[in-house]
Amino acid sequence: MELHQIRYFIAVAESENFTRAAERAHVSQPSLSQQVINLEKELGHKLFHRLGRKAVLTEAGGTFLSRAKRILAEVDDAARELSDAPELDRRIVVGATPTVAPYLLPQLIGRCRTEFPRLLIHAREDFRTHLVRSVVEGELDLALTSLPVKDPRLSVEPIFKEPLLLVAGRQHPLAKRPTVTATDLAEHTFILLGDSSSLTLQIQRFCGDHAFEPKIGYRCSQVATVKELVGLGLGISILPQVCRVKDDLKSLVYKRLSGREPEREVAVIRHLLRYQSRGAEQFLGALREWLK
Amino acid sequence: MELHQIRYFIAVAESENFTRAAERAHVSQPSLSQQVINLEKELGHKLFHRLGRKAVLTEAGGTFLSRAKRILAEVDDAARELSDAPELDRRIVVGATPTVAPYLLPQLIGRCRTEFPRLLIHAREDFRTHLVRSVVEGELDLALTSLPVKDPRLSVEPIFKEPLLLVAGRQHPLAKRPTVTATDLAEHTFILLGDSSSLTLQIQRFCGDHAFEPKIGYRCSQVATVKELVGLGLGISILPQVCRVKDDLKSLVYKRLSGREPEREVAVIRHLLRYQSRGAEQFLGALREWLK
DNA sequence: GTAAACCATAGGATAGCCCTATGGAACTTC
DNA sequence: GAAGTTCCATAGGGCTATCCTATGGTTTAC
Repeated sequence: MELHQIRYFIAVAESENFTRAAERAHVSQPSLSQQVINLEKELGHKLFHRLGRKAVLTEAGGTFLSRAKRILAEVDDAARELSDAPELDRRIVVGATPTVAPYLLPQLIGRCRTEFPRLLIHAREDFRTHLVRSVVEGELDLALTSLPVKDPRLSVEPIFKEPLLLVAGRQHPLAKRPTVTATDLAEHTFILLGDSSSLTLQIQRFCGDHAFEPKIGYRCSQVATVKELVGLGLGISILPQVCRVKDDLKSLVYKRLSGREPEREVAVIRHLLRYQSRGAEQFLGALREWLK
Repeated sequence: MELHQIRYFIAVAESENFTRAAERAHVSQPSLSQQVINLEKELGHKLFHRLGRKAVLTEAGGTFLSRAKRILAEVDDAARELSDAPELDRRIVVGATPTVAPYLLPQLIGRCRTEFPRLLIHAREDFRTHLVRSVVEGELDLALTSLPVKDPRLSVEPIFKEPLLLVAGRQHPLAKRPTVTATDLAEHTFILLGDSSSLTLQIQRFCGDHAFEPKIGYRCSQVATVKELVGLGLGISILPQVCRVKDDLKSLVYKRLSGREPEREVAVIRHLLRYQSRGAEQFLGALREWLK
C-alpha cells in the first residue's frame, strides 16, 4: 500500500467518479483506475461499485474510507509539524560536571532566557567520562567539562583556565597560615567527591606528585556537601575557583597553594559529526559572549 | 511523502544504523539512504545525526518518529481490518414498499437470523419510485417492490403475484354483499395511501378503467392507518392480499372483486452492475427458499 | 597502521507509474 | 431507436524514480 493509492481512493470516494477524481489528483484516468485496482487487490475487497454513471463505495470501501482519511490527515499533520516549526531546534540537551554545573549553568541559562526566549535548555549533570560518552553517543548536544578530553570524534573548545584552591573551615589550622604548600596537606584529612569524579582523580595525582597519598575522610557526590563537611571542620578539600561563592565566606576559607599551583581547564565539547542545531549555536554564542 | 520512505525511516530509527535498516527492509543500503535523504529534503529537516558508528535521531527526527509509527500502525490496522474481515459483506440494506415491508420483511428477517446468524439486515421502507432510484444509485443492495419496474439497469426477479382485495368495515354495506364488482365501488368513499404510492396509482387507474373517479376521503402514509380508518367505517379501500392478517378480521372484511380482478406482482430488484455481496446472496436464498 | 564498518555518491538497470490510444458498456439525447 | 456522449478498463510504450552494484571517503576497531 502506498500513500498515492490512498489519495486516489479518497478522490474517487469524494467525487464518486473516476474521471473527475483523476483530474483532481492531476493524473490521467487510467493511471488512477489502475492504482485503485491495485489497492483493491492488495486489500482483497472491491472498494467501489462501478454503476456506470456513479462509483459508489462498497461496504469495505466505506470502512476503509474513514481510516484512509485519518491516515492522510496524520501524514499532513506530521509534515506540517516539521515544515513550519521554527520552534524545533530550540531544545538542546547540555551536560556539565558537578563542579561546573551549579556555578556556570544557572547564570548561562538565565542569559539565554533573555537573549533567546524560545530556547529550551535541558541540563544533565554527570562526571567527565560519562559526559564524553554521552556526547559521543549523540545524547547530548554539548557538554561543559574539565580537560583533558582527547577523543578524536569530539570538538574541544577550551573556555577558561582556573586554579584549584585549598578549602578549609575558618577554624582549621591551615586557614590561619599565610601560605600553604602542597606538602603541608599531607597530614590532613581530605573530603572528596566520588571516585568517578575527574577532580578527585586530579587531586590524587597532584598529591602523588608531591609524594604523599591523601588521607580521605569522606566521599560525597555533590560539591555542596563537600563544603558543608569542610565548614564543620571535618577535613579539607581542593576545589576549582569557580566553586567559591560569596555565601561560603562565613564558614570557609579559600587559599591558593604556593609552589606549582594546580589548575584545571574547562572546555565545551561537541560531536564533530553532529548536525549543529540552531539552539546549540545560540547557547554557544551566549556562552562566548558571557566569558568576554 | 510515501509509505516506503516512512518504513525506511522507522527501520533506521530503530536499528540506529542505515546498513542494518536496509537489511531489515530488504533493500540495498544506498536505496534506503537515498529515500531517507529525500524524506529529509521534503520535510525540511535532517532526521538523523550521522555519527559514524551510530545514527541518532535529531529532535525533528524524534518528533517525526512517533507520528510515523502511528501512521504505519493505522495503515496496518486498515489493511488488517479488510483482509481478515469475513464479517464484511454481512451487512445489507434492503428496501421494501409500505404494502410489502410490514408483512414480508419481519418473517424474512426472522428466517435469516436463524439461517445466517451473522447477517445484518438494514431495512428501508419507501415508495416504489424511490426504491428504484435508490437501487440505481447504489444505496440499496436490493428492494422488494411491486411491478412494473422497467429500468434497464436493474435485474427484476418476480417472486409472487396476488390479487388486490376490497377492504371494508364489518358494518359497511359492501361487506354484506355476496359479490362486489368494480362499478359497485364508484359511489363509496376511498381511503388511500399517499400520492407517491404506486398502489394508489394502480387503484386510480383501475377505477378509471371502469369509468369512474374514486372519491377520496382520507390519505395516509401507512397501511395500518388505512385499516384503522376503514375499520371505523369511514370508507373503503383496496389492498394487496398479503396485507390481510388474522388480527384484522374482527373489524375488517376482505373481499375479492368480481369481473377482471386487479392484481399486482411483487419482485426483487437489484442493480445489474453492482458487486453482489455474500450477504445479499444469502438474503435472496432465504427469500426463494421461503416462497416455495 | 591496517582492516573493518559505515554512509554517501555515481552510474546503469529496471520496475512501476504515467501517459495516449482504444475498446466496450452504459447512459443520454434527439 | 440510433447516434452521440460519458465512463471505466485494457493495452502498449515512455519515462520517472527507485533499485541495484561498485566505489570512495570517513570513521572506528584491532
